Amino acid sequence: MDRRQQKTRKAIFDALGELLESKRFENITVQEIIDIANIGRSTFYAHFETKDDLLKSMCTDIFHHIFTSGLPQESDLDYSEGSPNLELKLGHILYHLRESKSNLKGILGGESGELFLGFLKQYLHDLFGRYKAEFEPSVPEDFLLHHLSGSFAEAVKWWMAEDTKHSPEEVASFYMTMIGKLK
Amino acid sequence: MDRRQQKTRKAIFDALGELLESKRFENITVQEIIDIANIGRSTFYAHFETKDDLLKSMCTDIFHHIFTSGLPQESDLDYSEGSPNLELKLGHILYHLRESKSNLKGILGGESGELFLGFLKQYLHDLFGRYKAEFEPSVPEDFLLHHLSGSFAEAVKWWMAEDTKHSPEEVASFYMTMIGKLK
DNA sequence: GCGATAAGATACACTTTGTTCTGTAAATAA
DNA sequence: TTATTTACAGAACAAAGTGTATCTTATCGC
Repeated sequence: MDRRQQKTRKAIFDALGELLESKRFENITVQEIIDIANIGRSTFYAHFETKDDLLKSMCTDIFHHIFTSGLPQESDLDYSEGSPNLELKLGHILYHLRESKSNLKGILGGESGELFLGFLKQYLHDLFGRYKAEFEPSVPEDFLLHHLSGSFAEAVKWWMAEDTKHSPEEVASFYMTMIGKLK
Repeated sequence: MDRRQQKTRKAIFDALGELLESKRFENITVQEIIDIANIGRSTFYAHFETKDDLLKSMCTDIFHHIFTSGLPQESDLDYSEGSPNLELKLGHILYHLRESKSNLKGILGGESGELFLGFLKQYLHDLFGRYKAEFEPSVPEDFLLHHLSGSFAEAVKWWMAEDTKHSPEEVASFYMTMIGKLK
């Protein structure tokens, strides 16, 4: 990819990230983004079709990064009853989410938070699917997975709203307690 | 209240409800609302300061209705350990959500669902606050309430997505099972 | 019927979005 | 290096949308 493109794309992401620290996505204008990124209007639209497209691209980047780097490998884990692997894995995810805090807090706070949380839930749905044997089988499997992924996403939202005052380990532990997997 | 005002207010609510079934709130314009409601532009702004103000008023009306009509009275309930009151109450809420005549079912299932679920969570937060003594005290109270209200909202979403195939009682029971209050 | 007030209609200023155009600078390939 | 392609900046532009102001008409409550 052309170095100029890389530079511009990064400048736009950085500008949006900076703006998201102080205001919600809905209230940010393209003009503000290109002023801070120090690029021309036409350049912005050469990179992203719309402002929403930018948000989606940014979310995808962040999310992909979180779920592909630094997590314990699947092959190293076992899914046996009572294993602490799920809690460890959730803790790792929380660590990565916190690293992206400056971007995520602004995104999650507003109406656009659902977009990102939707991505997160999708991945969590798969993740929990591999641990489902550990859980209560007396409810429909789909209900179970929705409950687990939805409530973890809710925990993330709570955590970001309190400005990540608790540690990732604590939050993972709170969550495990709530879903009946108290250590 | 003046009959003209009542008529106009209802026309606006109905128009928004109709539009929300097929598109999300952000993409609905004031022009579309007043066209369907068949009122003038200045009339709209005589009733609501902004488009957001309309949404807020409408949500408040709908959920206030659900949470105040037909539910067992607070005074008749006790909040003692193991009482079935919470499950009963949640079941009643599910009944109202399913049979709401105000297009709520269509809205919750549609693209604007998240928006309304946000309002639902606010009410649930208060509701669960009155039952918090029954729950695990080893996590922060705010985390607990977020988990309970968020995951119930998630259950509602799942239920609407499956087109309310299960009964309200079944869903309430699934939920109670997941939060460790199995009967 | 009468005064108050809600509604209708229209024009308006303002903001934001996304497009289009032209000239310039930078990367790349020969 | 030279030629070619590509990205960028800046500005002007149309279109859409928001909320305001004003004036006239219709309807309500008494």
